[in-house]
Amino acid sequence: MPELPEVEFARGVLRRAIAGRTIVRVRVLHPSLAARLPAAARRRLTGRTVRAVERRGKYQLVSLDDGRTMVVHFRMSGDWSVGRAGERDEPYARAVFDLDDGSRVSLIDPRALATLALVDDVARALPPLGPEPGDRAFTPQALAASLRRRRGAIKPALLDQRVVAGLGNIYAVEALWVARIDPRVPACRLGPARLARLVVAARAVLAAAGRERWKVYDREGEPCARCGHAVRRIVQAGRSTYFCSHCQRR
DNA sequence: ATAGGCCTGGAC
DNA sequence: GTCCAGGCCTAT
Repeated sequence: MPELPEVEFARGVLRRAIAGRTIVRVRVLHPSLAARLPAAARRRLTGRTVRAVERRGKYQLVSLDDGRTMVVHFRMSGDWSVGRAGERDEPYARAVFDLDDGSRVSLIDPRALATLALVDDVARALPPLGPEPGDRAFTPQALAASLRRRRGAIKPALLDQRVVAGLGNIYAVEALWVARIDPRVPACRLGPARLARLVVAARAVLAAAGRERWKVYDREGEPCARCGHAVRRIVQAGRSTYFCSHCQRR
């Protein structure tokens, strides 16, 4: 589930469940999370009241009344589940936060790749992130500046969170299809017109998330919805790329 | 720039 | 069994 629209939705779920609440108990149910959120951190979380739940890129930021922040990243398969304290733990529950109103929030994560960390300084804890796709700062000019020296293909560049914060594999693939750009084009070779199309396309595919099925993602061999040419799958930087080699131009 | 690792489950 | 998975980090 987790690309930007899904993370934003999850942030809302978490905010409604936890903002203003006090954490009365923390349990970690998977060893890989226990390493990231050791006993001392779990102790410090207990008794804290949640001030706000924000988001930067795909990071969810849970700010606490002691000034610290719990930083959450879903990676491949994380999600929140809201329930009542004392109920049986859901399948794949990896961390459980009991709250002072008798509710609880669980991190559900089949692949157990999600991360939780308690940090003093959020700005220092997060890696460098580019503009949010919905930001005014995400302009063709800004894209041009960050891609100017990148001779590698545009598609892997779009997955670099320093270029734009929140695009993942599916939406990078979809945005390039909408913008009619070949994913193999060197990033630095895109001119203003195509960068402008890419900005618009990235916003559009994120805005349409959930309402429409993917146009090319996971459609290898199917006809392109625009021109009927067969959709191709290639691997770039270890990730699947789907595209139409007829109407997505080099 | 690319491969491998982290984890587990699902599709074949 | 094998391969694949919406992310990201580290090492080469």
